[in-house]
Amino acid sequence: MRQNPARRAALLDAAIEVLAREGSRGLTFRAVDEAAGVPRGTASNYFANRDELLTQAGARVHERFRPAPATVAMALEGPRDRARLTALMRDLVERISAFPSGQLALLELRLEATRRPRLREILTRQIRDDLEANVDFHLKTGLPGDATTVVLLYLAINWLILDRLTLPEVIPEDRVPELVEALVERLAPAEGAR
Amino acid sequence: MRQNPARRAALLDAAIEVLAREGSRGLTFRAVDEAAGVPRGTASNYFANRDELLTQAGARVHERFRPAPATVAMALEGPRDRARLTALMRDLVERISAFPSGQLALLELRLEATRRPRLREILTRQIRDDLEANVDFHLKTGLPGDATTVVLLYLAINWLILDRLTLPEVIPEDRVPELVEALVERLAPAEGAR
DNA sequence: TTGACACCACTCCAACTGTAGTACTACGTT
DNA sequence: AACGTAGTACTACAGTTGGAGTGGTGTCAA
Repeated sequence: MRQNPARRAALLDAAIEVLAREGSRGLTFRAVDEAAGVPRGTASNYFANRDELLTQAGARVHERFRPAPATVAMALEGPRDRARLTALMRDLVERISAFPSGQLALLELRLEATRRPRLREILTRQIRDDLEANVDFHLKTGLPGDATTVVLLYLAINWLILDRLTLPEVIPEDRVPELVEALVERLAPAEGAR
Repeated sequence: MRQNPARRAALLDAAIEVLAREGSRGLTFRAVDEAAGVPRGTASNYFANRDELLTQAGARVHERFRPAPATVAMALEGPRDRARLTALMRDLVERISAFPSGQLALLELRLEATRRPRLREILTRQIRDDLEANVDFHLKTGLPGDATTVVLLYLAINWLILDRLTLPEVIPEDRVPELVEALVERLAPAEGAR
C-alpha cells in the first residue's frame, strides 16, 4: 500500500472526475489511472478495493467542498437582510452549478451509499456536519430566519441544483433567480417580523 | 426483436428493480433476465442495446408513477386549506418513501441522462409534464398557494425524500412531519391572505 | 404449414483485478 | 564518498470473470 499523499489525492480527484463523467459504472481502477495520467495499476497500489476507493473519494469531496472562504467573507460584510440572503443563495446555486463534477460525484456516491454502509456513514457525517455548520453560521451572523429556514433552504436549493445539472430544461434557466428569491422571501420571515 | 408487450413490461419492471438495488453498475442484460425470472439472453432479444433498455425503463417508470388515483380522490374531498395540503404532502412523502425502488431508479436514470441525450429528453418531458399537471391540479382545486408554491414544494419535498432514501440519518425520522408542516406553512400563504 | 416466440447452449470477446518483477530516487550509514 | 536500504514508480502479465449476442430447436396458434 503506497503512502504518497499528493499522489493519493490526485487519484481521488481523478476518481471524482470519472464518477461525474462516466457514472459509477465507469469507475474502475484503470479509468482512475487514465484520468489521473498515471500508469496502469497505480490505483490498485493505493486502494485495496472498490469500497476503499469510494469511501476515500467521499471524504475527498467533503474536503474540497468545505472551505469556500471567499463566500464566508462575503456573508460577513454589509447588512444581514433578506436581500443579502438571497444574494448568498444565488451565489451558492451559481457556484455549485458552475463546477458540477463534485456535486454529480456526490450524487453517485449517495446512490452507492445505499449499498455500502461504510460509505453511508461517511457521507452522513459529512453532510450532517455541513448542515449544522450552516445553521450555526446563519444564526450567529444574524441572517434572517431560524434554524428551520436553513434546513428548508438546504432541501429546496439542493434539488434546484440537481434539476439544473441533470435535466436543465425542466426548470427554465431564467426562472432560477426568481425561484431563489421566492424561496428566501417565503422561508425567512420579513425583517420587521423578527 | 421480440414484440410481446407483457414480457417487455416485465423485463422493464425487472430493470427498474435492478437499477434501484444494484445501481447502474449492476444493470446488465443478464441481471435483468435473472430479476425477471426468464432465461438468459431474453433481454438481448427485446432491447438492441443498453441505451434502448434505459430509455424504455425511463418511460416505464413514468407510466407506473402517473396514476395514483386514490390520492387524487383524497385531495378532492374535504376543505382545501393548509391542513389538507400538509396532509397531502405528508402522504406523498410516505407513499414514495415506502416504495423506494421507483424513486431510486429514477435517480439513477437522471444521472445516466447526463450522458444520454435520448434519455434526458424523455425524462425531461415526463417530469416537466408531471410538474405542470401538479400546478394545474393545485390551482384548479383551490388548494392554498400559487404556482410558485407548487414548484417550491416540489423542490424541497423531492430532496427530503432523497435524503430519507439515501442518508436517512441526516434528517432524523421524527423531524420529517414537522418539516413538511413548516414547508407548507411558509410556502403557501395563510388562508386569510388569499 | 407457416410464422413468431420461448428457451437453451455455446462461443466469442472485452475488460478488470491484482501481483510480480524491475528500475529509480532519496536518505541514512559507515 | 561509497554503499545499502526502503519506499515508490513503472511495466507487464496472468488469471479470472462475466457479459453479449447468436444460432438452433421446440412449441403454439393462426
